[in-house]
Amino acid sequence: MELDERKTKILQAIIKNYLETGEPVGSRTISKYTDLNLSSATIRNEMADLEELGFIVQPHTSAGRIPSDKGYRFYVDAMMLEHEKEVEQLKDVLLEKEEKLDHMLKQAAKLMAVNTNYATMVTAPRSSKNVLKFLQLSRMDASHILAVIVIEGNVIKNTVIDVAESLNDETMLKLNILLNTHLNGLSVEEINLGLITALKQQAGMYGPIIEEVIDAVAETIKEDEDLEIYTSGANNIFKYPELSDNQKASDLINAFEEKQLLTQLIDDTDSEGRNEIKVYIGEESPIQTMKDCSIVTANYEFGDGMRGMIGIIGPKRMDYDKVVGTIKTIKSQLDTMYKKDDN
Amino acid sequence: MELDERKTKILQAIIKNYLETGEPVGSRTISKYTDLNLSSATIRNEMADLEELGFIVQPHTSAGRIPSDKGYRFYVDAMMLEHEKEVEQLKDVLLEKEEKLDHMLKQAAKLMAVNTNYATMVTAPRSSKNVLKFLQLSRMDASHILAVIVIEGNVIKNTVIDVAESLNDETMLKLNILLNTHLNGLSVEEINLGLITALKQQAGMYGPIIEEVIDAVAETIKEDEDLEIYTSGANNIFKYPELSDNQKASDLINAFEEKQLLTQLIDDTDSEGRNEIKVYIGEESPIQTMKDCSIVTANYEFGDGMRGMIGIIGPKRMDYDKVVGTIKTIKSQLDTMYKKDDN
DNA sequence: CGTTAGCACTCATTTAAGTCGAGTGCTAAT
DNA sequence: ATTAGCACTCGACTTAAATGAGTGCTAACG
Repeated sequence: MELDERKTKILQAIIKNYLETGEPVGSRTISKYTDLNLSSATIRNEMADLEELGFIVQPHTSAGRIPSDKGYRFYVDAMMLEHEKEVEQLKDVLLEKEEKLDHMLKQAAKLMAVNTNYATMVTAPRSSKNVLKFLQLSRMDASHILAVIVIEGNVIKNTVIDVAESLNDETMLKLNILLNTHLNGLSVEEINLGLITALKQQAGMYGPIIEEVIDAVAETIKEDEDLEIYTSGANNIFKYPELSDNQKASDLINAFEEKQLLTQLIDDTDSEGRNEIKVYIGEESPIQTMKDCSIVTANYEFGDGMRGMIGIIGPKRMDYDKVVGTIKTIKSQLDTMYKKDDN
Repeated sequence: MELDERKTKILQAIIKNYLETGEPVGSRTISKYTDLNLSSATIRNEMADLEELGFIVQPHTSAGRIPSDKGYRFYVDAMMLEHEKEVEQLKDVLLEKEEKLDHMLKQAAKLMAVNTNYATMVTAPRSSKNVLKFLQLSRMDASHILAVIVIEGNVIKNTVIDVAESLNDETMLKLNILLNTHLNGLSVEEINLGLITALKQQAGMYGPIIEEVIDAVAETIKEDEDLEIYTSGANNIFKYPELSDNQKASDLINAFEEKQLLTQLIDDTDSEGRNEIKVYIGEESPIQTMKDCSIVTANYEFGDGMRGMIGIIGPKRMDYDKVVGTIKTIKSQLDTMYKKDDN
């Protein structure tokens, strides 16, 4: 048996209706919903076929049908093809203020949440390279040195280093020059033991400080690994009864609070379909506790190797159309942000 | 009518039992629960009195009694008096790693959440003074200057400033000296227009840069105002049926995600009872959506004018004893952290 | 006079039975 | 191939009765 055109139309009508109502949909409804002018009996026959094909299921005998994961998948795939509109007015809101990165991402998450009524997440961009761009030591007071570390993509980190004895200005200058000359442009992997030893030798009696600085650099960059994730709209899940029974809601909220779990959504998109939007439906989700949800994600590029992720999490009956649209908009927005941010 | 000793005992037994079970408690239960050896009938008489006094209420006729807000209040007040144990092993966990401030606070929140099974919050310490401690401009590349701003309490902020033309080393040095000489030790309020004008004059052709820097400083410090709040254990509310119906849970989760609302819990403690632990029960809460909860908060001092808040939010029938204990421990931990962090 | 046993009464909760209706599958007619 | 008709299913809702925890009151007791 094949999915002919009529079956397709009926299937789409069923899914569409279910997305709106959240209720199982019966043959009678479809009989009127479509412009096919078919009686409910005919629809019933077709529905039986569609069920046999695995696109829809009955939650129980003598109830209407609801889409199976396969059904959703079919619907999403079809939709993705013809999806090409865009450029909504969201852009302006996002650009309104060229704020600091974290504020911007927070806002992006919120924007998506408000716009779609689902839970959303945005990860800070992370460089796969972690190239050191700039390093600056300053004497804060007698026993503290402030190290400012800038890595590619203008991610800035600070560390305070304790020193036993105060260093004079000249020494500070020397150390700064020494470090910047040798380390700038190197990735963290390239800063190996040999290089460190050489530097320490050049620094003479200040070798220990060099070591401390480099340790701090390494740790700071590494710290960036457990990356920031901004979420918003977690409480939207309460708008969907199928997600808000106690156990499920608790699990979901937990995932959104811990954020640790959400990292599983990252990086899958890396190798294969470049820059594609991914849709996980139900059991397809890499996160077990979200098997009653659908998840739509996309990566964004933040210039030169920096990449982050945005995602929307909602019930399986989410408005895929809108969600994909929103994701695309935000994604392209973030994609172009880097140049903007850099001028 | 007065609260004699027997009534007090009965009241405490009622509350204690209700805290454990979450169910209205009847006379029969109390009759056995206490060592008073009284029949249920006697208890009933006493309960009628207690109800008349406003310490307990009946959710409906012919159900057991539950504590009123006033009842909780009585219980908490009594408990606070005799509460003096402390020094749990929590300390070690918290000290285990002298991590960066935000990690530490996050951990503190989590620790409390795990320990108590309630929702918790920790705000980053905020200085009431905002004194500029140290300022450093560095040339990052031709068109960008990195400004590092350290304010009292070792809060470090970065800003990137765009400049039209590149500045040479000498100029940078001059600017740094100029700025540090005149601004260090001043609060943001003290950096007024007169001072700025004077500085600009001294900077000559680089006046505009001075202005940008000071703007950045002002904005950065101000940005600190919408302070960080770390939360944990929000999903614990699902463990308490009285909080997890859809509407309430949604409201609570929302408060914890938005965090904006939580700021209302801050600063009340400021003027009056110094360093006291505050307990808001039910309607006493400054946050409307939390009127079914109890909230326990405390301020902690982070050295020299920096102060933050920790709080635990749970159902009215929370284990006040444990919560106050936990809060005290964490508070004293954070109080002493500053010295630790500074050595 | 405080305490207690006894008892009638209340009322949320649970259980069972019954009704309703949306929806199905099948068959026969068009 | 399509449709009308009909018996059947089964969850959802309604109603009624049973249950039982708990109360308030009264009368008896030490």
